Amino acid sequence: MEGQAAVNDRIGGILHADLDAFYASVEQRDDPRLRGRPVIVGGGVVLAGSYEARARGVRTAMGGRQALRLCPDAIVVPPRFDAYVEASRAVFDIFRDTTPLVRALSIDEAFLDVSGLRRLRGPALPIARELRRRVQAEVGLPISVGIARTQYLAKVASALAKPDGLLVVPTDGELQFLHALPVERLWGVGDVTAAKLHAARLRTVADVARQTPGELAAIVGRAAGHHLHALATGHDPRRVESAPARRSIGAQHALGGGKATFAEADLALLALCDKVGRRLRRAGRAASTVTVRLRFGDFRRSTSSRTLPRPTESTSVVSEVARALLRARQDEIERDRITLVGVALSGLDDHGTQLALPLDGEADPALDQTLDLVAQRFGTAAVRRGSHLGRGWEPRSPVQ
DNA sequence: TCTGGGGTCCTAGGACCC
DNA sequence: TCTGGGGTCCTAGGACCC
Repeated sequence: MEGQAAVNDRIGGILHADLDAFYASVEQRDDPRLRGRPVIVGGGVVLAGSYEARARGVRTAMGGRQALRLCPDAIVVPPRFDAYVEASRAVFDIFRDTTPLVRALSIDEAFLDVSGLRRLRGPALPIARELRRRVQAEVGLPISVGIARTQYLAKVASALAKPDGLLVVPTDGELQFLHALPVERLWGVGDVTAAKLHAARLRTVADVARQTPGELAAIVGRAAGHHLHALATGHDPRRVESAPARRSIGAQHALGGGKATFAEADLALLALCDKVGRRLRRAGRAASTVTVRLRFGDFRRSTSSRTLPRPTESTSVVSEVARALLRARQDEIERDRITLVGVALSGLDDHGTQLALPLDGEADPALDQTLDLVAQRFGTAAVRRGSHLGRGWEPRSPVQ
């Protein structure tokens, strides 16, 4: 019989931890009457369904009416985002207590690199078991974990482990595990790409792995072709690093059945600009591109954008630009029914190069000279004033 | 099957510059 | 009169993810 040490040698050090039916599980945790019953979080659209609801065909992003047709006895509860954020925070505290190398993917899932913890905390398998035990005991939520040598394999493993499971992809069984999967399991393959692959008679990951990157590129495009080839052959060199800086900040609002007038859309846009402007300043960032997003009654989507000569953090600048973009399409908006309006800010300045200095700082020629140099090197947007840092100046710390 | 809200990344054409 | 090649930025659209 194989010794435990030999088994551990065949197990990679990347964990993918994913809370099960997160929103619905929080609701079932907090209201015992919901336990064991089909629960739908949402209203017009399903944000999350409990496993009891999923068993009846309820899916995330499904229309509420359709969901109730499939599962008439479902209990529909409105979302409580504050509770989810709080639960997520508690779970991520456990993640970071497990290893410093945590990469958040969303509110309810993360990669954890435990490969360097072998001497300190032991091999990955017992670490993963302890992680699952703690999340259940301390936060009261079920969580599934996949263990593998790479992030992608770990993610597939956790998905197959659900619900409330643990699955290991041994390092000497990776291709066997991977190649049997349908192409839809490849990260980045949705309906459209799956259809293209099917049209080329590629149905399994093994089929994809047999193609050259060039052949795949001819089917799905250059970047996607190389990406799929790498995944299908088990290559995933990314390290687990903390999340990169945010690249855009946005907000949108559905306007209902399409009876909204231009004036109502304009008013909604103004409120959205105020919202994203606050979030932008809270993040300590400035944005150079304003994008207005529209959706029409036939579900056609369209965007208009404008890039400013320099980044801004001003709500009034953002709203002025956004409303001008909206006004430019007033005829179209009044002709076709508009069902959604949104605004996104991108071209966010690189906070790694930003400096902040206090408004009440004393005059300091050397400092001014430094700031001039920084402005020359990185542009004036890199030098911005803020009163919250106290005396002296310092590089901005990265913002999540 | 009539669809929320938050994001990321890629493609492609045109403008513009050298 | 006919004509290059490369690079970057902007804009619009689209696929995908949770």
